[in-house]
Amino acid sequence: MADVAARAGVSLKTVSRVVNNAPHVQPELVERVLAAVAELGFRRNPQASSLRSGQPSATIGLLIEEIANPFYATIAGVVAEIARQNDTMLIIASSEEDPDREQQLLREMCTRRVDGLLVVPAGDDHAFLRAEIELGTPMVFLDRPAGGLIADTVLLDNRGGARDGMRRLLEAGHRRIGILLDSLGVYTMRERLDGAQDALAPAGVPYDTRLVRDGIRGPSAAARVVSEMLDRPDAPTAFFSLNNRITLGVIEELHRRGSDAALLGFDDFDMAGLVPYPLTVIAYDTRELARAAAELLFRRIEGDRSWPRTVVLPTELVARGLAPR
Amino acid sequence: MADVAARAGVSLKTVSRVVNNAPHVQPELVERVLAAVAELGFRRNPQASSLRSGQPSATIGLLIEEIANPFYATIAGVVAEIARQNDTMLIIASSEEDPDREQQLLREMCTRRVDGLLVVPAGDDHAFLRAEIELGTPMVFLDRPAGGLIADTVLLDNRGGARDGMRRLLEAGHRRIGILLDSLGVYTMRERLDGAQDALAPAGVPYDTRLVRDGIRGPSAAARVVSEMLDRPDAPTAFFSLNNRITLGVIEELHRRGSDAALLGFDDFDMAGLVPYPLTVIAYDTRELARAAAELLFRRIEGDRSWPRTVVLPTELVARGLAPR
DNA sequence: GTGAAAGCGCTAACAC
DNA sequence: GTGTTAGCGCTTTCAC
Repeated sequence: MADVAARAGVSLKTVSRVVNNAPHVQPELVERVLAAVAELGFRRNPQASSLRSGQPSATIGLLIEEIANPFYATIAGVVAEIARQNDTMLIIASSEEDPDREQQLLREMCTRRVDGLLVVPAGDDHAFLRAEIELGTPMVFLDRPAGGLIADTVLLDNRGGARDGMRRLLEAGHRRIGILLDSLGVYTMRERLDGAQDALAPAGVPYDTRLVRDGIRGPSAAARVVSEMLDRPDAPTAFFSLNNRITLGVIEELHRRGSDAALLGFDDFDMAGLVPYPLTVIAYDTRELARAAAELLFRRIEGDRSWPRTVVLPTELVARGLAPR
Repeated sequence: MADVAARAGVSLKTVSRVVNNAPHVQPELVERVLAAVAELGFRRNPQASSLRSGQPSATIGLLIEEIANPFYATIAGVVAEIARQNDTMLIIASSEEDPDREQQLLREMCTRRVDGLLVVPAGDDHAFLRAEIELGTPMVFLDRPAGGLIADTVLLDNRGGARDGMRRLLEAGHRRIGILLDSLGVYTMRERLDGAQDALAPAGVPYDTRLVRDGIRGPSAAARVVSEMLDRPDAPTAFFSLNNRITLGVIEELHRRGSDAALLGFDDFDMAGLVPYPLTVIAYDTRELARAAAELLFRRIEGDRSWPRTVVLPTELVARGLAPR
């Protein structure tokens, strides 16, 4: 910058003004400075600038479980777009469901002085972020609540959705309903299981633990569990799958053996049109989840200091068809 | 930092040394400094640090078309992982296929002094990056070549793959093969179309422009085109779809009308198992594409100044079944 | 082994 | 309108 000033025959400050489009500079000087900038290939260093002026970094951080997963990719896409609308850069990192890694990545983002943080929690203790929040870094948690922290949160109505789904299966006359879920260590799975149970008592159906199978990690595991359950003498007449990877495996197994058991799934399908038969699901608006969280974060960054709020977004039962008992 | 020094009764420099884990500091002083750091909630400011020391920012930028698209989400996931292995943060932005936006985002990333750039080109002129490259910012282009720039590039063998696919259809006895593609403005589409044509002449089949339909934006448009082509008197006996969104539409339409026309698609399917019949595709390793590009970028960042190279990754014909003529 | 002083690139504050 | 000075938070250099 000093070189530019010398070449243009002006002071440092004038160069600074021109480079920052500040008003009240003689057009002639502006031209001279711009010419010098071009000749010398000068580029302003925003790091030094924000160091002195104390301006925010115009960067936010997004921590998700796994970028390649379509659910998180959708979230990342929406957040990226809203960040761009706010002239903000976006740093994305994956925790891979590892609490230690989550903590390390969040600390690193804070160290880099991001203006705000969007977090899908992996661990269940986020107390280490309290100091950061008090220091003034806004944070919004989405899809799952933070552990040990009162903070802005945007969630889906997992429990209500699962209750609705179970109710539908009961209305169709089913009494023996297999409930398939991933690890109970995951918040959303616990909520969905609770919701499914909520619907049983009002219908006068006892809760039978033999019909609940957790720890199902993927489609093939789901297919095996379904196969096994259907081979039992008191086989379920319907299945409630608590996420779409499990649903996929159930479809394949039911289709493979030509079973007429009913199936209802949590999470919608992109390719629902290709499924061998109409599938009723509990759907929700992933984009709206991300939008609500990102908008809330930017309101905080703009200075909104009101009490932390928790937003719960509705789910919707999309009835495409369901085998009766 | 000055406060910490005062509280610990040492100099600024000693605090600096402790904070940076520099050797040759008395354990006693280390403890005093650490205590002061904890009490005052001090956090080192890496911006100021790198300003003085001129160290790299430990950040790379990734520019893709659209984060939510599974192809780019897969790339982003691999790049994020390799960035993490190199203790580097990742900034992701979407060009949405808009050259102006691409230029704006790349400029912004350069301004922020990223250590390197991974770019899926949207526009066809990247000469504006030449100054940046000469200034020492490494860049690797992937999936499509940069325009007007000699630079590191990692591509897929689109042309060879399409040639293989077309050859397979010809071997199955088809002579009237409908070729369906998205906009010819996209590099990969042009390459794939060229490859498809490459296979015709050796088989003695003339190139019939009425069998080629471009500008197909999505599944429903593809379904309409297929419907229309099948209604003609000289209907194709086979279709070659040049991307998977088009393939999806073709499947739906063929399935809807119970047509026995053959179909071969470029791009593999996640849910190939759910498609109503076995589908032969030209597949490739998206993760390997991203891995090769990211590894090359980090080698450049580490100082590799050898001549720019272009890597072309092979495609593979995955034969799952194909209707004969 | 530790400290004092200079300076990274830029901008706030104020003088002219 | 423009220039001068000081200083953002840290690290470098070099003296002790």
